[in-house]
Amino acid sequence: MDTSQLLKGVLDLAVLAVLRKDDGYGYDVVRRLRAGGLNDVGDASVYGTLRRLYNAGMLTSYVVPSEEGPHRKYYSINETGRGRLAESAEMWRSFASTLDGLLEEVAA
Amino acid sequence: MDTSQLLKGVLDLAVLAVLRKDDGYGYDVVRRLRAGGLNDVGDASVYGTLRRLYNAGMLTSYVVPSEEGPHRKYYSINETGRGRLAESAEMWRSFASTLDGLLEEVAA
DNA sequence: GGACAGTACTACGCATCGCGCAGTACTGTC
DNA sequence: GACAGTACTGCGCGATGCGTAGTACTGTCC
Repeated sequence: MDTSQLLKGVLDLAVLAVLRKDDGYGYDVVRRLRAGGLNDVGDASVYGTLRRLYNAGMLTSYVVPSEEGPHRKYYSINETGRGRLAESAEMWRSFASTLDGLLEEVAA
Repeated sequence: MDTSQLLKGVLDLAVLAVLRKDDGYGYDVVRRLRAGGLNDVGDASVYGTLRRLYNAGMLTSYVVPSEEGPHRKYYSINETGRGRLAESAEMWRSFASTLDGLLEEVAA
């Protein structure tokens, strides 16, 4: 009984959403997602998602050598990414309301 | 750009929701899901889900020989299934509102 | 009466993607 | 100088939805 399956196809969206305001590096994105309520998200999943989004041209990246730890690979959302974010958010909302429709009258 | 990933972990829920009122056989469940807005759901996915739920003890089944076509294998939700439905529905709502939180301010 | 569409189900293998775990590497602390 | 915290990479696994093919039965239309 876990939420991991629910994340499928939605983690991209969540990561893009988190990056929409400020650039972030992997470890930081994980923290922001968890702070946002996605407590169970695995770090490997996030790093993987960042790489996928980067390879898909949704993100740009730059490395910043940190003075208190290893280097940090920052990711920044670009126009393509913003477009995708808007699209995916819309798709999510539509899907969620469809499912809510199916669930209506189901006692919680 | 498809919704198939969004269905992950939610199809169980949708199928249980559809069966909560009336028993149904596979082909019929597919139609009800599509009528409910899940237009792209594959029939093989639904049959697979029904079998999974049955094996997990959430459903009982009985075969009715049809007079206008092949036999129909009806599925009926039982108490275990209803419990699971309530649980999953609650989990879904919680997850959905978490994601909505992350998405707030994202222009649609 | 034979091809075809519709109904109903099964089985096989594939692709996606989140996860667990191990490993690397650097910094600061006790 | 072992250990915890930070930061990232890579490998293989497991769950699950999908495509396709195959079986089987009924009714229709030429």
